[in-house]
Amino acid sequence: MAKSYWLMKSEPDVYSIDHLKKDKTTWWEGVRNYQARNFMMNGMKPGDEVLFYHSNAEPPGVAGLAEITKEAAPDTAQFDPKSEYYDEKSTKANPRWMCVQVGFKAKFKDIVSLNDLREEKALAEMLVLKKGQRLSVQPVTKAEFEKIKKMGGL
DNA sequence: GCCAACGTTGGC
DNA sequence: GCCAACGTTGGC
Repeated sequence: MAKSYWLMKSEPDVYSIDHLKKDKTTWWEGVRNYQARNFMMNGMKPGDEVLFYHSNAEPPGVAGLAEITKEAAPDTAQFDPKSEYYDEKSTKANPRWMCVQVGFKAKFKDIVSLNDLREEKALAEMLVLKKGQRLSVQPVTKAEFEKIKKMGGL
């Protein structure tokens, strides 16, 4: 199957590209949105490439590259009553939330900011640029991925 | 900190 | 199944 390309948002105060660089891999826990979950569950596969996006950041933008290292498995945080991601309606027999494992690939020397993305005509169709688009896991095209990779100096 | 846009919940 | 109320996201 052909490789797919994605954009995944994270607030750098919570988990930044530097955290991922240090950890090497991480389970993408805490997604509590069905559309985003479905992309992880049904769309992503190991080897897929990811734009790591910093939201609620100064400036917001793509901070680097990652890849999917393991396909979706139950998000363990949903079973932990002490976690802020706890979901009392989820059971181990029938878990509601799944997440993939993500691995570090590269950090851009300079962040490719949201403004930079807006100025590129070739990226005009990207979901992340659409007003009110809050989805934290989004598909991107190969062309968009390659373009942003180049803008990031890689 | 504000607030527009959006997703989810729950009463009916 | 509708939709008002509420909570969250995320840029500014």
